[in-house]
Amino acid sequence: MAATRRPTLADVAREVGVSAKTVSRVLNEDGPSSPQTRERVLAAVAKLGFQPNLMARNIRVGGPDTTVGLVVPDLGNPFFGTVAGGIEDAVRARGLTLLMGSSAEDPEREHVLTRTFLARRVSILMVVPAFGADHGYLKAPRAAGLPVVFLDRPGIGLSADCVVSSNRAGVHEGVAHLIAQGHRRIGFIGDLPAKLYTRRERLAGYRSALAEAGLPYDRTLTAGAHGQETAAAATTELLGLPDPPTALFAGNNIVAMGVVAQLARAARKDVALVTFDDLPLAEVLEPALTVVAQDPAAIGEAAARTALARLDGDRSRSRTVTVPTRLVVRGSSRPLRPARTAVDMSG
Amino acid sequence: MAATRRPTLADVAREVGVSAKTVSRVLNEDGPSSPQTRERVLAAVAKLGFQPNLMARNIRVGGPDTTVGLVVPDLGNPFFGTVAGGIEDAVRARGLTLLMGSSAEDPEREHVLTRTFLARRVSILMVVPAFGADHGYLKAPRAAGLPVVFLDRPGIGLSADCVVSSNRAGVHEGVAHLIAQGHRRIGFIGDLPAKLYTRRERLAGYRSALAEAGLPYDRTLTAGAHGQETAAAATTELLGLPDPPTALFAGNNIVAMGVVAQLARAARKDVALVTFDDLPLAEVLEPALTVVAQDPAAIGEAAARTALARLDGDRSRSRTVTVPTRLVVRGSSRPLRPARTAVDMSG
DNA sequence: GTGAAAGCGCTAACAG
DNA sequence: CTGTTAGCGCTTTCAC
Repeated sequence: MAATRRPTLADVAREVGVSAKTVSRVLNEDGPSSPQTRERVLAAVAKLGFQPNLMARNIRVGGPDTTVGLVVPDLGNPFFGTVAGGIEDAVRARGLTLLMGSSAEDPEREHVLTRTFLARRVSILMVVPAFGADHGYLKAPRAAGLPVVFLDRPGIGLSADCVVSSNRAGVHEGVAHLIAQGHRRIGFIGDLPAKLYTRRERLAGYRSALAEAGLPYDRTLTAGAHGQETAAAATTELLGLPDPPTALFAGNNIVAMGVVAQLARAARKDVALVTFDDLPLAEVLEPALTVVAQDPAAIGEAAARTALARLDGDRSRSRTVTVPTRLVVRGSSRPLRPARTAVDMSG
Repeated sequence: MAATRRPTLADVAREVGVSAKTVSRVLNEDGPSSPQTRERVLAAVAKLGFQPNLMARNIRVGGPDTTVGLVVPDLGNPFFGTVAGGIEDAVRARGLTLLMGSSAEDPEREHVLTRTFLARRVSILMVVPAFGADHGYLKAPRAAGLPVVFLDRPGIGLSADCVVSSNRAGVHEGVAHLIAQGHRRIGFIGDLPAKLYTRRERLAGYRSALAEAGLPYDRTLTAGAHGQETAAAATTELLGLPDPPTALFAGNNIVAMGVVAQLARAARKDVALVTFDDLPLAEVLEPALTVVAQDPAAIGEAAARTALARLDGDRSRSRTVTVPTRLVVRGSSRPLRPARTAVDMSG
């Protein structure tokens, strides 16, 4: 089949025998139009299979495109998918379409992707910053009125709205729970690189919980991992220590899977475990997993609300919205067996 | 801060004191340009923070936008996220950007979303059809040269390229494996609605495996579920039958989670289980889950390859690519305890 | 009610 | 090497 040219407004107009503007009027329910022309225009549109070219429309109208651009670091991670779902639900009512792309946690790709979103004149830009990315180049678009929201982690080199989980408080609660269960040596396996925002925040929560209980912070009990395999390796390493931890805290959902897998392979059910971010089958594992659950849909929704307020003219200072986490105690945060109640201060 | 107008090509040209076309040439590395003007143009671009308007460019060039539109039914399902990742990796080399949106398994929303993709003149359109959607309206765009690929399920009312898993053969293999383990009464919990393509195909694989082994097809052993909760309920129902199944086959990853959860809650480790589509923690469950694994990244990649070939002028007939599944035997497909080897023909 | 002309931001086609 | 003119498909403005 030969590639038949897509019909344009002019084609429709010619078919009906009216001007292009009349067709435009009918389609956009702009100005008035007689029922008959209306009828005939609609018929011609259907007959030719005409579809208005949104790009041409937007270019003339001058306004932004009716889209929300979202950049995430990993499409396969359901956390980000659920965040995206929350955004989409919230912006759909305003006639905005969510467009999502992946940076693969690479600053270069993130930059390319955000630039194509900017070039497409999205109405709102949302970014889960890749580690090491700088967002100074967003200053001008933001000054030009583009709402920019960072998700999960704050952006660098640009003050903009930001929506994050209560990382610090959440981890604090989870670790405090382990301490209440009698654990004194608690390992922490966080994201890599170590300077990643979420890693730093969550580690801070870990440290504050230890401090609150008067427990020493032992660096050898902390490790970093990127991906399941390295998380499993870190688990093995920590448990192989001379004075090994009796409990572990996993700093994100991917790390959690690696730790859970390794603990299962090594048949170490004696090791207590709490993870940050819920897992689909957490309650089915044996033991069921105690987690500090995030609320990804709420994060997406909060981001959308913030951005829409900006679109509506909110010019107040940039704000950071913190979405609370929730400690879900299941079986894996088992008490320390020989229930010592005295705190060992030797460090 | 007042909303400063986004600078245009003309602004840059004025700043430098050259014509718009010259700026355009420098930016697109079209025709030649003297090093000095080049330098000065680039400086002005940086100074003004100019970002070319892609919409205006595309409209002039007439060609399609350099984007791939993808519609999936559920952003939170990692299966689709991984498919999307496969697509993105494959099209990025061609300078195409993946834009993904969700239909929420609703034909109406799918229609709206595909239409906005069409209006945006995407280069390629990929759709995981929502149940009940009709895709006849894609005939004209396809005739106009737009590559259209259906993923996971074929589209309705339109013959186009399609990439699916080997649903039938995969389930056949999984069920045959259960039969080889001595099971004679095997329950099947598939997608809902019952007429969904994947449900039908997978059920057919189930039936063919039974037939091959000379086992009767007992409708009461089949059920449908949509979401984890209903899958759990279906599990309970099947196991409560007078002559209950000794093994279950779960028809997709979401159903699988519901079944696994229910089996765990009911402490029914005696029931053998095989699921369609792998789960993140499958090997960590107790028993570890035997699955018929799909290859979502390969599905995405195959779809991208097909579409790119079309873009390159491939005008051959629509084809359906079947991506093979792989039976991964882990612990959950346990043999039937009192190992009967005779086939019960009573039905 | 409808149409003609101009122009959105950019590039193709032709000069020079 | 660079500028001019025209025009992509649509909407705005202003006329009738």
